Amino acid sequence: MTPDTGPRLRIGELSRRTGVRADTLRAWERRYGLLRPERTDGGFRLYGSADEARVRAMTARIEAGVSAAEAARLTVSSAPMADAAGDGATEGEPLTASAGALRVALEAFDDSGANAVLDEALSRLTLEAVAEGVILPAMRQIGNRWESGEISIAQEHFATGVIRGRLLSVARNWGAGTGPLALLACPPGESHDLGLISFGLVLHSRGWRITYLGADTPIDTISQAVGDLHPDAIVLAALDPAPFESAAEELSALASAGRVLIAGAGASPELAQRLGARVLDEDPVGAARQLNAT
Amino acid sequence: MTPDTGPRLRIGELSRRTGVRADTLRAWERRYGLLRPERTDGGFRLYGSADEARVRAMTARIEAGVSAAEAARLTVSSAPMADAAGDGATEGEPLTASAGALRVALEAFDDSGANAVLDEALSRLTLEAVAEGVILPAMRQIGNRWESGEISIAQEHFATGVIRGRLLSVARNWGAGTGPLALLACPPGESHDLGLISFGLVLHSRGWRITYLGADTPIDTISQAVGDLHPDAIVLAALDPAPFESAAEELSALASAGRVLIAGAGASPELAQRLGARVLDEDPVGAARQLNAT
DNA sequence: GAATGGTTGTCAAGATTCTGTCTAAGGTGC
DNA sequence: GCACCTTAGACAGAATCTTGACAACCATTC
Repeated sequence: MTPDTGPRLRIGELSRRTGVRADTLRAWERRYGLLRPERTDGGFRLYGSADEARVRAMTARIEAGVSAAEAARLTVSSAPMADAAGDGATEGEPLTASAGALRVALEAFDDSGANAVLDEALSRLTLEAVAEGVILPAMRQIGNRWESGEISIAQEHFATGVIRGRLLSVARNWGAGTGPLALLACPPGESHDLGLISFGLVLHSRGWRITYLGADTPIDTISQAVGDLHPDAIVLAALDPAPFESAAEELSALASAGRVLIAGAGASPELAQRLGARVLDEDPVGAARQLNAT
Repeated sequence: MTPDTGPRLRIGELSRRTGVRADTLRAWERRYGLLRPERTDGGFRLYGSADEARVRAMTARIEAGVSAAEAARLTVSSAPMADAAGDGATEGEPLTASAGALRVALEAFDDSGANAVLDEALSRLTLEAVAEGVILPAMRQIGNRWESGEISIAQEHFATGVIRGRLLSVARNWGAGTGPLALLACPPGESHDLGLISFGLVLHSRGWRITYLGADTPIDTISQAVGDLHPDAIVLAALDPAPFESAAEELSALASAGRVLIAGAGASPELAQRLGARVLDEDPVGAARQLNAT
């Protein structure tokens, strides 16, 4: 735990940065103990970056419809303060509320708020649960709201980027270890890779090593990697059947060189059969359990 | 320990150079111990270039909303005083060696090894130096070796993914703060975004807030985000002129709605002029310095 | 439907702190 | 001699402090 070497802000500046009035910040402190700032010798409050994150998490939750008291309770319990040990694992926010808060933060282009919500969720739950119950639902909502025109594609793009960065940072060194090796990629034309990354994370937590090639990967790129690495499983994911269909021939060839599994909403049993591949569950977490069970 | 051979300034001259009143400089010294100038026999203060830098750091922090006392605390603790002036950059392993090691690890699909190289480099140097001296050279080498057929595209794909994940994890919360806001994206057809992310990181370390939309972003997506966020700068990067050319019309429109800057090897002054945009340095680190200087 | 009570953002008043600037009386440097 | 600098202290405006209150709002109860 770093002792927070960054600048400590006075209440006005924190207010300016977070958009929450100073009065309200003091009220949150007084009523809920949301913050416990240091003080100058004269008594002025001094906030650190962790405090800023907490305020953002708080506002994200309130935006998502949680009451202030409840939002504060969740925010405080997720990151106990210096000496105020939380009363332990209280029930915790229903995951849907976290998902809502995450969605709201992402739609507001607020990467810091989104990360604060994720920090809170990850402090309470396993990565697997957070992926299944918070991240993927939030991204599904965002996808739906984009389709229905409620939000812009810019918001969807931004959200995807923030979540991808966060997942990949959790994925650090997922290629290391001794377990079986899975090669992951999205076929050409498919750019939605968050589900696949989630899948990889869950699989890694089950002991697998992961090599991730990324979204929109040409099949011959995958073939080259298969030749280099001889993975135990080759997992391709797409939200639509089209990327699989248009690479059908190459995929069949690939399936004779290794164990190919197709996943995502674009995969279907009969498509898999035609390609000589297997199909995995549509849900990333379920798919990982499924693959690991074989 | 260089004893600072530069010219010594009296307080009026330092005041003129930095724009800070002499009274204020004395107050900062008296109250916060910000400066500890030498004295003439008669008692006049004599400042060196390190003092000037410290004053500038102080004003920059105050500009960013930090209180004077806090700004002074940060400035004093971050830079040793005149009598303990370490020259900082201990030479260490030549950066090219680190870049080579990184390249080798990435080509071997060894994400864990690559991260170890980066960990080591980051423990010695600033992020800026690592980006400029290790990451970008390694990726440039990998690109060249792919073009010459020495390595497969799968290796290049993998390397890009690992580095992107690493950079984005460093980029956490780069949208928070109070500085000017930069909106970053690669235009449609451009998928190489590592340089742009590096640029964003350096710019963020200079106090900017970053909103990153990602690679291969449609121009109207960018326009929407501009409408939502009103960024102080819109930076688009591509390795090739083609993505700019094929979106020329939309880009011109965008340039009338905000301050558009184009960057990367695909940008050129005459292209920028045609689009009503400005051009930035090809090197991401240089480009960030350049934008920040305006 | 009216009354009640809890929640929550905002405001008020008077005191205190923070910080840039100023004053006064004198000394230094060229 | 003149411009510049020194110290010590004072000052004023901006920012913040604490305590308490208030109004809008929502849910419950009678």
